[in-house]
Amino acid sequence: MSIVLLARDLGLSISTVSRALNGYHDVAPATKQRVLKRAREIGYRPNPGARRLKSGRSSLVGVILPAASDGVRFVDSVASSLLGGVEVELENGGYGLIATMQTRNDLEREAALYENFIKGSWVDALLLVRTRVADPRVELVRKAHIPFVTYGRTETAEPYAWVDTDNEKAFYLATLRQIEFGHERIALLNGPLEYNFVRLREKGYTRALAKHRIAPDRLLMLNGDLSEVSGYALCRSLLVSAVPPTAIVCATDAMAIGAIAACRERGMAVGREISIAGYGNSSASGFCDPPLTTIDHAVFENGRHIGQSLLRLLRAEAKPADIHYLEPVVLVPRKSDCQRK
Amino acid sequence: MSIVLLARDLGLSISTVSRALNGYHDVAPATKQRVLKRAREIGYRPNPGARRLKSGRSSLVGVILPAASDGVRFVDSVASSLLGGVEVELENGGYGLIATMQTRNDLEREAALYENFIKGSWVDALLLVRTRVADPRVELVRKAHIPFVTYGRTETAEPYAWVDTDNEKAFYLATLRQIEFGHERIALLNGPLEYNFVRLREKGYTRALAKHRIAPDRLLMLNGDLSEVSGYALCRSLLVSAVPPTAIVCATDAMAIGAIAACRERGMAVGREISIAGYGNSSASGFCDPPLTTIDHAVFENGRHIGQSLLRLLRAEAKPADIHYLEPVVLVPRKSDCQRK
DNA sequence: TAGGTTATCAAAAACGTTTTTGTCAATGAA
DNA sequence: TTCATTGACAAAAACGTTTTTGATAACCTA
Repeated sequence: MSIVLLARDLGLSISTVSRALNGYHDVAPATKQRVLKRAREIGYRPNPGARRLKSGRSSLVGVILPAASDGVRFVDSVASSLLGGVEVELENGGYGLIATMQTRNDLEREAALYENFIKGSWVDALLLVRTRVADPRVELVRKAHIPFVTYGRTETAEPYAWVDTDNEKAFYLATLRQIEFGHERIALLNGPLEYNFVRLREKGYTRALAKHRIAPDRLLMLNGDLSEVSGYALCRSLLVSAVPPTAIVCATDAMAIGAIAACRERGMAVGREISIAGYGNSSASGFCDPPLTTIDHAVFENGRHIGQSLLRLLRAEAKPADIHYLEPVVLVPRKSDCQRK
Repeated sequence: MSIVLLARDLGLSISTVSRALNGYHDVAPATKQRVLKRAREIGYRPNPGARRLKSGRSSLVGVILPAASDGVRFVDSVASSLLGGVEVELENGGYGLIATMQTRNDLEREAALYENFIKGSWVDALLLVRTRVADPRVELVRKAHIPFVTYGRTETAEPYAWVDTDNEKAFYLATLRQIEFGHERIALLNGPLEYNFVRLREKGYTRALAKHRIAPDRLLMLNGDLSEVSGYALCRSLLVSAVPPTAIVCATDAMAIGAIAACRERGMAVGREISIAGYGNSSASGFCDPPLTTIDHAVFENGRHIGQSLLRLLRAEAKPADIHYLEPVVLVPRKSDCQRK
């Protein structure tokens, strides 16, 4: 019973206090100042539940952080920086960001989780991360008539608001670089095919090959789980194959670091005898041996774009179909890749 | 107006429906089943705001994820696994976990953020992570009379519920190992001194030295920001000093990887000419060159303990003073450390 | 058979806001 | 002088729950 206390303290009615606090124009400037001052002194915070209940607004944007493949690790460093950018922009616009976790990633429980989150009406808008090629979440959220932005694209008929990094370009560039180094047998260590960014990276890779009339070899396109362990295992299998690749582009720096370890184990000098490139420009990538050639993409900036897009949607300044942003990437050349010997 | 719809649909009163849903005993088993069935069919979800408003309970535990030193990255992989464990346990107990982000880490805004979060009454309990030696948050939350568990300890008069990994033991063991290898000039690359775990690691380090009557050298105890860059820079400065260390124990695997890079740059063979150990058993630690000797601590398990502790607090099964859990650590010997040559 | 239990349900009062509608005086125009 | 207009505030309804208190009938017990 907090606003009534404040109102009583001021000798005003509840409604006047409420309207003063919410910046309506039918309250005298003098009283408005008086209310604001006293509210600050008394440390008054409107109960968000009550506010949401009445007005239907919570001034909160939600995100559900998906479980990692191992079911343990929720947030990789990418999502982490991303949310930083989102938060910064939202804060400017008077919104907050809350996250909840998805423990398991079977489809049924996922749908239930999203239903709950939306129907629970905690948030005014949603951010969808780690989009899949066919992602039921998009339809689910659209049907709920709640504004949303996806980080990453998906295959769907209706237009929707998305922000993405140029995954295809990234792997086009990375592969092209290897081709220019004289490589022809270039392997791709990629992630789970269900994710849209994985498809796009594959597309960039094959497009670069096609440009130089190199026939793509299915045996050189491997899929793992983006981890060091996975990169190590896949690279190992490649090295013992009949005609091993002379270059390997990896979907993450972690995979590349695993791959480097596999090469080292077999006595191959990475950056001299074999060419390896990563993706993500992780903090470790500059300090491994040899320092990793990788792709830098501005994750934090992406987050800011997402935040801005969410605000535009919430203020009805734009339609979902108008919101598309593709963040450019830049190749960071270091020492892990080399001319074909 | 959802429960009234459900009640009307069933031909029952709102109160009976509510009591059926909440498992009260003054509703006939038959009607209870009928209500539950229809509620599921109709997809009824009680409005959490309204529930919270009336009953004062939200069935939610909150955590505020602190900003990293760079102000960008919120969640490191540690917090990430930790929250996984917390979530799993809370879910069993019928609670959810929501997180919000702290963009900047000045004290004033931090206090305001916590005040808001608590007064906003979104959550029934709080989890405090990344505790500092003197942590104003503990007093702040205690005064709010909301149950809380800290991950990591702090210096405070009143008893409080905490879960921690045995940081002191970890660095006692790591340092002892170096001493047993014959090292006497052992450096410690540590984190910011404001954090409690940093002090504890220093304590473990000095205790090991003391046990073997080695005088601690302030010039060998350096503090950085836990990153690769920092590890690299600090190690570099050590190597050019008058009497360089022959062993280095690092507060994180990332720092160790940076340190290894610095050694490599100067042509020193890590694991042969110089001994380096990390902490955390990160996924990269097994794949760098040489594979890193490190400390494994069960972060996910820690999270589970936190979750259980929160539940016991929420159910008033225990007092904060009763909840103390110190997770053991285990040393993972690999190839980055060695006998003093 | 009369009185008190018990089992099952309903009515109604909150919880703390926002918002619609209303009131009343002061102001302005004719 | 009169009547509409405006400016500043108040009253009260509503949001969707939970919970306290009531009510009714069926069931016992003596």
